[in-house]
Amino acid sequence: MTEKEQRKATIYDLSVKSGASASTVSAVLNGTWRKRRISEETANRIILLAQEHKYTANQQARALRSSRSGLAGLLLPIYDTRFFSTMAQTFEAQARKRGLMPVVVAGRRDPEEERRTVESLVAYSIDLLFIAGATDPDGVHKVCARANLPHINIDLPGKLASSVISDNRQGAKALTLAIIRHAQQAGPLTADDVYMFGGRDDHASRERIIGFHAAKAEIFGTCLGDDMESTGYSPSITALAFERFYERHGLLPRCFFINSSVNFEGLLRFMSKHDGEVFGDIVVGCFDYDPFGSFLPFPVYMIRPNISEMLEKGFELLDSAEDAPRIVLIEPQLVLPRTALEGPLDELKDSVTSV
Amino acid sequence: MTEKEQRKATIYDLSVKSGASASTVSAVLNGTWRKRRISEETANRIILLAQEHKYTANQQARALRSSRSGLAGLLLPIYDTRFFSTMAQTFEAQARKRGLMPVVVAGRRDPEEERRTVESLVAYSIDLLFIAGATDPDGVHKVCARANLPHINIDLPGKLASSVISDNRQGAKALTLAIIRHAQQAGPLTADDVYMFGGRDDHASRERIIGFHAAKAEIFGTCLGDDMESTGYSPSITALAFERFYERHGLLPRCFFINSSVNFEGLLRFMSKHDGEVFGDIVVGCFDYDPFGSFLPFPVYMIRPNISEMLEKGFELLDSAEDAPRIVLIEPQLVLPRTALEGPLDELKDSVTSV
DNA sequence: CTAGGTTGCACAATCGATGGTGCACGCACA
DNA sequence: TGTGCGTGCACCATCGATTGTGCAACCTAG
Repeated sequence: MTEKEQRKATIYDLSVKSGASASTVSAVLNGTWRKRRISEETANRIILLAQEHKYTANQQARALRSSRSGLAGLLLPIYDTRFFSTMAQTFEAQARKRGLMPVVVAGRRDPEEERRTVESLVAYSIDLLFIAGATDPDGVHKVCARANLPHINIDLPGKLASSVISDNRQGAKALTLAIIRHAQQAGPLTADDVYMFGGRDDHASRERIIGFHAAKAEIFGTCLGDDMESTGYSPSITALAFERFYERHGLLPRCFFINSSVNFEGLLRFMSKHDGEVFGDIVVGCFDYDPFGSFLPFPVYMIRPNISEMLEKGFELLDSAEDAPRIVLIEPQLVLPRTALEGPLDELKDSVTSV
Repeated sequence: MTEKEQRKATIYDLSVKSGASASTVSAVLNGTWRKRRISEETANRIILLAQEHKYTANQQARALRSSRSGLAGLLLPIYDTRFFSTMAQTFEAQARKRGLMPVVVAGRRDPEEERRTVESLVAYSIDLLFIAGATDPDGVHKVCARANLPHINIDLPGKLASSVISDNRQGAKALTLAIIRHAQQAGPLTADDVYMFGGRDDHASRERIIGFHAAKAEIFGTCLGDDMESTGYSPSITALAFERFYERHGLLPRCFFINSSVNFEGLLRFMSKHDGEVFGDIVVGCFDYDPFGSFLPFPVYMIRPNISEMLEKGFELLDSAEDAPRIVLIEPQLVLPRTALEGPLDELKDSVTSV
């Protein structure tokens, strides 16, 4: 009420000022007061008082007592990729919509660090965890299981908990078909002209490779050749892979599939080292979406995973609290070259102060 | 010890198993045991026991008692911009290095939402807060002050708390000079050929405008013309601004300055609506860095704020706990076209499982 | 042999919210 | 007048860790 109250108000402060007991105040302010047969009059009085004093419950105390913290965790490998930062943004919005406080953390693609990170989330008694692209989902699962923490895999599946992932196989096939057809417009194409860079031994990469080969088979017939460079999720290693290819062949493949935007950055690094050189009519497909990537000086087809639907589904699965691990596939979107899609940014009401 | 302990171990469990009191266990495990004159032998015994049981302290309880939660907050306007996602990534690393748990939240450029968001962080008793690009830094400041929460502004200054920001004026001037010089290589240029898009009435935009005009003045002499479109931080409004300019002039400016990557996306949207049309030899400067943006089919000069140094300095300021608000300027970096800089990603040890 | 100091730890209050339980009061009914 | 029930609330233990304080037991010096 007065401008200067030094400490944050507690239910005890409100108890004194209202004449009611602390438990009554607590019940009123957490909504259980009808169940506890508090009169509407008392409730209103306390609610008003709470507003005057800008009371907000101490979440630590609440969590300690009720062992529900109101925290919702999202474990990411990294942040600074369009895919993961959009996921963080979307997760934040959806968690808040559910009255949860989002806590986003990064495991940096290191199984040990992932586990430690989740351990520390557990120490904060988070209520649920989304595991997005963990290197070792099942290792993380064990930590969650020990702590009795509801959790779900997003984007990369685990065997021990339910997962919501993109349909990597279909997406990769559609992407590969798209770049092949585009490249064919510039002249005949052989299977050797169609290459893949990036990926490693995880579920997403394996599925994409299957889709990639399925598309090639559909166009060229079965062909098992040397048509891939597995580079992990490292820009610099990907750049080296392009470098090697370039040294061997004197040019880049006419048409290639890049496994993620992180690997795509490797192509940029390669190109900046060869500035001035022209790379002919390459056609690129990238299993990821980035608006700037879509406008590069060569045709770039991209795949945008449906992040918002994946998260939505994830929350649903957690709510339904099924026991048997399920895998839900979400269809990603093929994005044509030079396309600037709308994103979470567009939902902001941004005021323009001068025009 | 045994595989199946259903609940997480507490100091009381360890107290029973070790024969020591709970307070002794607590002191041993939080490092204050020397001060409490616990014998090294007892300490070791308890530490061993804790490891066996994978004990980790309940942070809620610790926070409740000591009113230090170990949480470090970062308030962002949004996530999915290279600038802010890199900031999140860097903040996370630096907070962890200091033994804090990073909590990143987004205020969505809405003063009201910013305040509510910080209120809820306060409810979790966070120990410190970085405010990055708040729309209303001083409004947020008041919330922090009421809660006695140490905080600091990053990237956009406030009047009431210390701030660490980029040198927007110098950066904008360098950027403007760079694009003008580049454009001059293609033929003579007048002041009217040099335009600015984006920004609104905040400190960063104002400083950048000053730098922009300073550079123009240096090249063309003083000239106060109609050379700006203020569009806020909205891609769609920026796209409209380009559209309007294009309708009036039949082309884009030879040379223009875009206030941020969010506005840059507006240019992409404009371009995707005019696909096939060629926009001549435009030269673009963007006050933000995005690796894909750097490789677009026209020269793009970019400015990369030194995020890691800003955060580092921010932590230092918080540690030094000065009272008078200070403003620290950090020099940003001019990035030439077609440059793929390394980022936090490169610090990850990514294993390649197959080559 | 005792006063005084040190060592090594236990005890108990406390942080703020929650929720089970108990109890006084009022009213209706027999 | 006594019994029974519904209403409206207060009391108190509890969550797990922290921390000020107290106190045996032992040692040392005089």
